[in-house]
Amino acid sequence: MSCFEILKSSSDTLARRGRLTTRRGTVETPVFMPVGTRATVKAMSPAEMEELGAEIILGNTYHLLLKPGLDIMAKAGGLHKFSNWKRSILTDSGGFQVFSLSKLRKITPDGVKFASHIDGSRFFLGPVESMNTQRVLDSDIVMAFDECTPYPCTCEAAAKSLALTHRWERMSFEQELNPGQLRFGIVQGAMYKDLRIHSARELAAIDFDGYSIGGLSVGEPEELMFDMLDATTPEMPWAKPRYLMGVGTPKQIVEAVARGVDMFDCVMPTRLGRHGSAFVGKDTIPVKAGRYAEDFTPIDENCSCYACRNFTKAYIRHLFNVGEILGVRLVTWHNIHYFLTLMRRIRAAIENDTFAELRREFQ
RNA sequence: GGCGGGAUUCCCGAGCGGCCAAAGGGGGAAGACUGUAAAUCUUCUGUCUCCGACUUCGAUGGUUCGAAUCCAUCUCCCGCCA
Repeated sequence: MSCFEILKSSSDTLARRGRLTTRRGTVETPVFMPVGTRATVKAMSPAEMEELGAEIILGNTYHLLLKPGLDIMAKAGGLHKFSNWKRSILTDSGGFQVFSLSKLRKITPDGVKFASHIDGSRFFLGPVESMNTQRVLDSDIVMAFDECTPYPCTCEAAAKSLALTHRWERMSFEQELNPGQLRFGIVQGAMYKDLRIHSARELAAIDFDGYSIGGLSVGEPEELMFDMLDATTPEMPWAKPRYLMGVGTPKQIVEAVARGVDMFDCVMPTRLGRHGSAFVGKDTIPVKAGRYAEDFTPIDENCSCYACRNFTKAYIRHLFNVGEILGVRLVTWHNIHYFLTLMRRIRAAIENDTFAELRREFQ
């Protein structure tokens, strides 16, 4: 039984309106998945995330493995019970941490030896460990363990890394999971179209439930990222969900949807929210800036989120100015609302076949 | 009325003869952030014709090659005593 259904395709782009079904319910796509690395979407409660309409959030294998650790996660009965999140969860494999914490690693054919960024203690994470951890976390979508190449990256290094990633993905596929857990493979290949195409085809031959595109938005020019997507998505199975990992800005999301991507995640709304920047239109505004000290209008007049319905920029700016936690919460709230609303608009536009129009708005 | 202490660049506050346009905070400005080591980080914050010059450290005058730093007077503050 397929977990993914395409409800409608755009007539003039590769955009698809779909529905992903996990053990915990359905996820309307294209979807944005807020990031909850350490078993919480920073600054937000599960009830608030539900109210915002989030159908699926992320968790992170690496971080949860370090704290609270596998024993506690097992005793807790998995990530859902532990954090009281009842809808779907996708867990990242820890592969990205191999990349982002690269100073502390040693790569072997079976995984990566890390020094914990918290206390320096050593541990090992590879496809076997990552799959086992995600089985214990009992997430609904499990990501294969991969290596994310940096930018720039030589062709030789990228090809070598890709071979290792493919080995790890095959190993990831072979590990046992809990019944109903979905498993996604990850296309890599740095900024080389031929490697990307090769990777997409290689993985398509493995019966993953979905496929993601990793290793993008790592510092490359935006156009290069779009070029990579142009080359990659046509090689990915049409009938299965496609997930662009770690992306991105509203424009990048719209452009990726146009190229046939169904799922996204990014720390942008939550991190920028904590840092005092709010999404408005196709830009962000620095709500915490002094220029708003006497601006008694909402972040966005046209926004229906809790923050915009009830508070002014002057007030939120004041909260940031004095370090009150509510400021962080309100802008995070607004930003998540912004991203989820953007996705609702994208879905509606594909349904009405007016996606091209919406796309123009973000050019 | 007497005796002490003090006045520093937007604010607080270091400095106590040259290395001072003057530490450090705050405030302000600009920017970064993309599968989260991030409620974080970076830069700037006297003026200008800006690799150099000019004007600043309560006011005025003085000592000195040279003063925010020493002396005198004055003006305001803050303690204590009558």
